Amino acid sequence: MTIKTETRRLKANSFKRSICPIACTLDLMGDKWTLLIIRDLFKGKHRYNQFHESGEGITTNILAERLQRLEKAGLVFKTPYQTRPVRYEYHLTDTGKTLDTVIWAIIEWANRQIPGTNKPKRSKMVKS
Amino acid sequence: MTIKTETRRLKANSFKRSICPIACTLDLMGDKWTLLIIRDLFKGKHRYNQFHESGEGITTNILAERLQRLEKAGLVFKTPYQTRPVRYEYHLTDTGKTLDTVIWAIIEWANRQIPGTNKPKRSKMVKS
DNA sequence: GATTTAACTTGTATTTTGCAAGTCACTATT
DNA sequence: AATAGTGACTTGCAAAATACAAGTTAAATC
Repeated sequence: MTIKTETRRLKANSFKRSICPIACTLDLMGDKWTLLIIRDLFKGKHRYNQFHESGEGITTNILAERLQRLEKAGLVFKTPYQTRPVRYEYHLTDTGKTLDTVIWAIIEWANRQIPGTNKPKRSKMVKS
Repeated sequence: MTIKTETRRLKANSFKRSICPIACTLDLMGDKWTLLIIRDLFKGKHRYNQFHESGEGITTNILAERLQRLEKAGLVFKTPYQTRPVRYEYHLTDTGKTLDTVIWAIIEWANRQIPGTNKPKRSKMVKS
């Protein structure tokens, strides 16, 4: 199945504390869960249940809310993978995919500084 | 005034949701404020009031709690800059300084993807 | 008809954060 | 000597976010 890409830009209408690039990024994903969903998307997970079963135990209401926020922010889009009943899967937009640099910087930092963290292979980071 | 360096490693005794490097990093700084304090430290700010007056409006109780957490985590240490009354200033440990790669990845991402974010010069990112 | 599945949604308890004010140990001013 | 000011917190309470458990919906399968 081919998935259409999305090239929408980041929405500029959300609240910002300042024009600091760090602060603005934290306004988008400064919490304990958002970046884990983005990580899962890079791992090739696309469906609600896959995110939900990802080890860390995100609760269903938080997951639903974060997916909506990411969609509104333009980092993620959803597309139906079946009808009757309609069910959607989630994908990174082109903008969302540019987060690979941030994700990878964090992985490399943690692998060096936090003992015991697993070391994923870059080849397993899917861009779809 | 010369500041002694700190080479302590990251504490391994804190709670972790998983061994995922992203999840572990979020356990340390997955909130709206911690990374802004680290940003300020890289900007050469070291005292409580400087953090407090940093535009985004962190409240005093959150600031105090985050500084304690960062100290316990081994990313920041405090050292007295005066006696009577004793007052401390905060600095990045050697481990804390390694976060420059993460900070910089975020800055570059935001500068590309979030319109209107300011573009700091790398030369202004002090490592002290 | 009853059960199962995927993707949510809702209600309520618990935790975290925000906001305002207060404290403490001094120094400086009148 | 009393008063005000400073820097670094601390405290109390309200508000918001998160966690936990259960319920809903539209189908497919037994």
